[in-house]
Amino acid sequence: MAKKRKNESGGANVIRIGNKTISLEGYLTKKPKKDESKNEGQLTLPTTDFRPEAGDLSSVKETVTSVDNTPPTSRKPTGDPQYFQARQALPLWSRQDDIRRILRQNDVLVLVGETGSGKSTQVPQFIIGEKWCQKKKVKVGQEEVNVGGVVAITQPRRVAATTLAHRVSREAGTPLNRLGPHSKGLVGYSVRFDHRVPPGTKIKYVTEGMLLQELLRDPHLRQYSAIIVDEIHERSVDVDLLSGFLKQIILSDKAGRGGIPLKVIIMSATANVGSIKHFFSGADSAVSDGTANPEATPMTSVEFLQIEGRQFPVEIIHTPKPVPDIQEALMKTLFKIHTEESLSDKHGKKDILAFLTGQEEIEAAQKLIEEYATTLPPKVPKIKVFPLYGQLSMEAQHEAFQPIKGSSTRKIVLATNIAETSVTVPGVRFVVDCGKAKVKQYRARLGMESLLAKPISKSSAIQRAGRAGREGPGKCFRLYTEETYETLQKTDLPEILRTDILSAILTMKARGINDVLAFPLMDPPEFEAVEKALLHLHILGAIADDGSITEVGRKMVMFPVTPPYARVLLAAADPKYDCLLEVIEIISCITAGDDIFLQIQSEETRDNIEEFRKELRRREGDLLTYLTTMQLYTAENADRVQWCKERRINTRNMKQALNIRKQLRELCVKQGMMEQPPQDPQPFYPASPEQAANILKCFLRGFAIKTALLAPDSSYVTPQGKHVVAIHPASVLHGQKKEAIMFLEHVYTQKNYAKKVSAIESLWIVEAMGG
DNA sequence: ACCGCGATG
Repeated sequence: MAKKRKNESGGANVIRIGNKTISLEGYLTKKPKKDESKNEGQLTLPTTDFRPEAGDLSSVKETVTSVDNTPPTSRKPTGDPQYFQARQALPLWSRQDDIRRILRQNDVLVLVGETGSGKSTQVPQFIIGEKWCQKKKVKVGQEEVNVGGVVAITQPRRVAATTLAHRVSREAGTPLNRLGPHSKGLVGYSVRFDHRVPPGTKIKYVTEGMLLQELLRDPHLRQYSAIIVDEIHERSVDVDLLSGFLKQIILSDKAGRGGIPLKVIIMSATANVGSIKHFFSGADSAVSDGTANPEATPMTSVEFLQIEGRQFPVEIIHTPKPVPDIQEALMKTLFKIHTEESLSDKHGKKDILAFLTGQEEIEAAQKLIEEYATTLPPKVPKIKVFPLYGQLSMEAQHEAFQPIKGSSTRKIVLATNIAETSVTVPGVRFVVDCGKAKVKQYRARLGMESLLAKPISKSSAIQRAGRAGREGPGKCFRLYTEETYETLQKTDLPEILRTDILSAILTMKARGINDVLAFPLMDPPEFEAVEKALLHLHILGAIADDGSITEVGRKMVMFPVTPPYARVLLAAADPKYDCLLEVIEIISCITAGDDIFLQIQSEETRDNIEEFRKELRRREGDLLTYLTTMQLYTAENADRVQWCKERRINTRNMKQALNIRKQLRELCVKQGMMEQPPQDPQPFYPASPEQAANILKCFLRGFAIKTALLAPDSSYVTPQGKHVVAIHPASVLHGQKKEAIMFLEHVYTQKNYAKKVSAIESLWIVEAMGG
């Protein structure tokens, strides 16, 4: 049994697990000073870490009895001494022996640790010295190859991969930013547009997409001894695919790795990992990659470890009865908090964060609050409201994070989901949760997506509540009843069940998965979604009649864009159309992020901005307008930032578009699809009507199924499903009548909207379908 | 007359 006790001789604090004694000195003496005052909700000693009740620690109990040969000296940190204290104070530090032992005995470890436990920075450093983690020379067939030696850690976002790599490289004593061009380093990273992998790298931070890309070249991931999958709870499509490929490698006979196993560490911030554990155990599903022997379906033992995080307690208050009017309930709750709760305490300011569904709701609420606030008696503290949603400019978003000037004013932040995971608003001690969020869902049958407000999941509700307990004890007011809470889904639907899986299926096909229905996935999409994707890939020419990937399909996966865009690029390289440079401009601009044209906020600037935007507009529609914008932007040599400002164009996305353009151009040159393009800036020549037609015909090769014809009643109707679509108000073609239209996006919100719309001729559709 | 949020190769 695991026991904890304090050393009474007055010296170092120790805990005793079985016959082993672990010093807790690091925790007690190296704790940051500011933590000493925080007694509520934070234990000076993370006692819960050592209690079997804290989680399923059956594996740890085993440790207790097994012999651990780790010499005590190995628990001293390696690397730069200036980081020793901070590293030893991390909740994870005392568990490193457990982690090492589990990985010696098992191929898979599921590690749950909340943000701040140190898992993303420490786990790789704990294991790179292990014997199984060293590079080995082995025979694969006739060939002598190296297997292992490197640990990869995947991240959903680029910024996380690069910042973690910088942090860990400093801890390891080989800082990335101080390495010369040829000097060695222990730590590296590889993300799109940015690679820093010094010779000698043993720890490599990568984005999930990057590792999937490596899988194309090296299906056995031979350079790696271990893959650490971080933030798996976010359940991106890429992490789901990656998990499938990793499972296949784990359960295979490892012949492609010379018999050397690949260790997998799955890391999650939420404890809800039952299905993930089950998935990797391989208990229920045989792997059908055509090589595994079905009679000897291997089983893998999956160990589990939980590290407690740090969080202040949050009191949850539900409404006693269902609220008929969210707006009214929100107002009542906000002013109840404001008038009854103190403005600050010893932990700091006590501000309010309210989760609403969208921009419209936020703007309406802001107006109401500001009106009502003027009626408050003078002795009541002032209120300042900050909206926070993604479409806001960076400066406006930034305002919501700044502490308010003057101590007699309370901040109320009205946010969308952006505040749930992407950003942290400091100073928040009260959360108001409306219980809903807008969710995007792809409907395979209709070939379109919807964006509607839906009830959130329990996991999401807990996450929202947690935002009140970051800096001190907090309260969360839910504008729904406890009964309603109980009816919520446990978790959100993973992205793979909410999105078009066209890319995912082609990704599988290109990596040797012919029977995509048998590919192991934690949450397999419905058959209809798979069927739809296969059919679509067939229309695009990416797969043959028998479902095998074609030459066209293999070319398509080379491009970092979805299959329809890749098909457009291939068409544009055809001498018949010869408009690859122009098509690259448009695709770069579209795939760089949100619409580059920002919304015009105030009426008084509207006319002015419209005047500037007029020269960008093309009567052919949005795609040619994007082309003109990119061409004029790159021709602009004086002040691009000012140029964007005058037109209210998103500068960040324009810069990203230039990155993508560079990458696509390089790929096309490498593929022999075009000559080296001339350098910027190039003089601007507007595309002729003939060129415009060619460009649109190329797009039709990728988007022939996204067209609509003008009906006698002036509505647009899709030829296949006979669905009525309306041109979105943000399109330059909004309100116009054209014989036929092509649209790249198709979203149901208030109506069935076509976005990124172009005017075409109906004959072109037949042409594009025909071949 | 519209507008959840992120991201990736």
